[in-house]
Parts: sequence; structure tokens; C-alpha cells
Amino acid sequence: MKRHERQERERDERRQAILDAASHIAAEEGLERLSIRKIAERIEYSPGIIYHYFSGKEAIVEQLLQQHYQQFVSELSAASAKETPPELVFSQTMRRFIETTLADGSSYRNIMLNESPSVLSHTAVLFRGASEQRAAIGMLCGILRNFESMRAKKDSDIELTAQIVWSAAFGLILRLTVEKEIPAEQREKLIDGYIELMLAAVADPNRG
Amino acid sequence: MKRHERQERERDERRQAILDAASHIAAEEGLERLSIRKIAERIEYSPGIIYHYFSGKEAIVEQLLQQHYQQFVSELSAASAKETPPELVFSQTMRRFIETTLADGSSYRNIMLNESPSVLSHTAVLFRGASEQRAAIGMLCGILRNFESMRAKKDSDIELTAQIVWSAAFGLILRLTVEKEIPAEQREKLIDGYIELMLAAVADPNRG
DNA sequence: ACTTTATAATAAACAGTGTTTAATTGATTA
DNA sequence: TAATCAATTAAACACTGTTTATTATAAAGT
Repeated sequence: MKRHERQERERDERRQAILDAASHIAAEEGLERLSIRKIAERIEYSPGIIYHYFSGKEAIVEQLLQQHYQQFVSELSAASAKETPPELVFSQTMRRFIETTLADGSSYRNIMLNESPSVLSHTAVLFRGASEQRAAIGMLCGILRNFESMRAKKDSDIELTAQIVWSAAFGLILRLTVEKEIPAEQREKLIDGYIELMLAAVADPNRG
Repeated sequence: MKRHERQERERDERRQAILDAASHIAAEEGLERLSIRKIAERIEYSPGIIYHYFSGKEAIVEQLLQQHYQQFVSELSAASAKETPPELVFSQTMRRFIETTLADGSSYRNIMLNESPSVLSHTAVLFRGASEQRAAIGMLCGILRNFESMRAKKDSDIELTAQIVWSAAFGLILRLTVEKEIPAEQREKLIDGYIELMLAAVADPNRG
């Protein structure tokens, strides 16, 4: 009866081999140039076989980006000491989030640097991932709760704030990803400005 | 010598006919299902001819969305009376911006409702358009300048704030576009929350 | 050991895609 | 009327994702 286990294990290995091949191609040529036939060529199989392991190309891309994003979010999770003022924790976390996402974009730099219409598919799935696993927003809620201005607020309102702050960060990331002409200096200012603005809004006790 | 003028005019008409055909197909089937061959079929010409009027499919899509976006932004431009408090002008303008963009998305509803990786190509160009024509951000600067908290600020800092507010709005729009599960009630809350949060940040005199 | 059964894998085809090229039609100019 | 130039086309090229019928191969049942 161990046969089945081994078979399943081998099946998973081949599945992963397909994902690995896809990942390499995406990193080298860009996600939008990924094709079933290229994956097949890389794993030295015929294109058809891929449909025995995945329902289609979309499923592969989905899984690829989900893996990628999960790893990335896990790296984000900050060890925020209780003594540190919430303003600092907030600033540092958001900055790291933005910068890591942007840096991540440059690892897939062919996707980000090129002008093809499907440029943003990556960001799209990242965004979607943010809702699937609430970990990130949950973490942000935890940070927000330490602000005095949030003491009186309901949990649902804090989460609402977290979602808005999160969405806004994505908007900024999107801008910095799409707009190639913005000089580094201005980019820094926009990130700093974003954090400052959000901090002012979040830490303001006269709000609501 | 008038021949040339007429020829040019006719050329422009055919160009526009291609764009119109493309626009209709995009509205009916979705932007991601637009194809050169479908355009050709609709204008009752062979596919090849399109390359005499446009460099390629990308150029068509680009122009299509640019036209679309320009019309949309021109509708936005608010007649903000001088007497109205800046808080109200800000809220109303941003709300209208967000809601119009979301409604605009539902006119291309096949694009927005489907999960294909190129879902965001539309948003991408909208976003890019926002920089090309600074009109929108310029308008927002005008609104911000009426806040007391902005009196002491440099023009460049006001524009920075405007850009951040603008980017953040796009982040929210992106979220509301991509995430289909969010109920209408929650959507409203997010929009309200965004405006509230931004207002708090922008109107806060203790900032900076 | 032999046959059945299930699965892995393939080649080939289908229906598309964007784009290019060489040939042809048709109107304008000389 | 002949030459010219642009408009237009059919056909091909090199791809794309996906499906199907077919073959090889390894496992299970007898």
C-alpha cells in the first residue's frame, strides 16, 4: 500500500518541477512571456503533459505568484517590541512593506519594466493574495491598536482603517511600478510622504 | 492640392473607424478578448490593413483607453465654488472620482468581472494617463491649497500630497475592482473611510 | 507468470493570436 | 495614355493555450 504514497510523492515532485520551470522562465523572460511550451521544453516533456498536473496555464501562474507572495509576506512580519512607540513600528513596517514589494518587482524586472498591457497581472495577484490570507492586515491591525487614537475604536473600525492604509500603500506601489520616469529622489519623497500622511491620519485623536 | 487634405481626412476617418470598432468589441466582449482579426471583420477589411493605420494592437489599445480616460477626467472637473469649505470640496471630488472610476469599470464589465491575468490592463493605463495629463493632480492641488493646514507649505509639497492622495485612491479603486466578494455595504464603508482618513491627514495642521 | 487496468506521456491537430510579405487592385498624377 | 503611389489583400510565419486519440509503461489482480 506504500506504492500509492510514493506515486503521490512523485506526482507532487513533477508538479513542483513544472512550477520551478515556470518560475525560472518568469524570472528570466518575464511573466507575460511564460508559455506552456516553454515550460514543457525546460522540463524536457511534451506540452500536453502539463495538463495532467494543472488545469491550465492560469492555475500555474496563480500558484506561482501565491507561493512567491506567501514567502514575501512571511519575511515582512515584524518582531515589533512592545516598548517601541507605535508610530515607529508603523513607519518601519510600512516602509519595509513598500520597499520589499518594489524590490520584489525588480526581481521580476522584465515584467515591471516593460510596457505590455499585462504588466500588472503580478500586482493584481499580489493584491488578491492580501485578502486571501488576512495575516498581513491582521498584523497591521495589531500595530494600529497600540495607537492612543485607536483605544476607543471598535475592532471592525480598526480593520477598516488597516484595509484603507493597506490599499493606499498598494496604490503608491502601483504608481512607482508603472511610472518609470519618476527619479529615485522623488520616489523616496513619495514613500516618506505616504508614511507621514498615513501616520498623521492614524495617530490623529480628533478623527471620526 | 486639396486632394492631399481630403486623403488625409479620409485616412483619419478610417483610423477612427478602427478605433470605434475596437471600442465596441471591447465593450461587448471585454478588452482582453479584443483581437486584430475581430476588428478587421467588423470594419469589413482584411486584418493586414490595420497595420497601415496603427503600428500594432498595443497602439490601438493605448489610444482607445486614452480617449476613454480623457473624457472621463473631463467629466470629473468640479465646479468648486469659492465659498464652499475645502473639506466639502475635497470629499465630494474624491468621492465622485472614486465612484465614477468604479462605474466606468462596470461599463467595461467583462474586463472587470473576469479573473484573467490581464484584468488590470485597463487600470494600468488609467493610472499612466493620470501622469501624462497633470490636469487631475493639478485640480487636486487647487483644492488642497484652500486648506488652512496647507497655507505654510511649499507648492512642491502640496503636489506631493496630492500625488499621494491620488495614488491612495487608485489603491482603493484597485481593491474594489479586483476583490469581487466585498459586499456593497463594506464598499461604501471603505470609500467613506478613505475620504475620512485622507481628510484627517490633509486637514491636520500639526503635520510635517 | 500472464493478463488486465490504470496512468504517464506523446504526437498531432484545433482554433486562435499578432505580425509580415509579396502581390494586386485602383485611383491620382505626369 | 502611361507611370506612380497608396490602399488592400491573401497567404504565410511563428507563435499561443488546449484537446484528443494513441502508444508505452508500470502497477495490480488473478
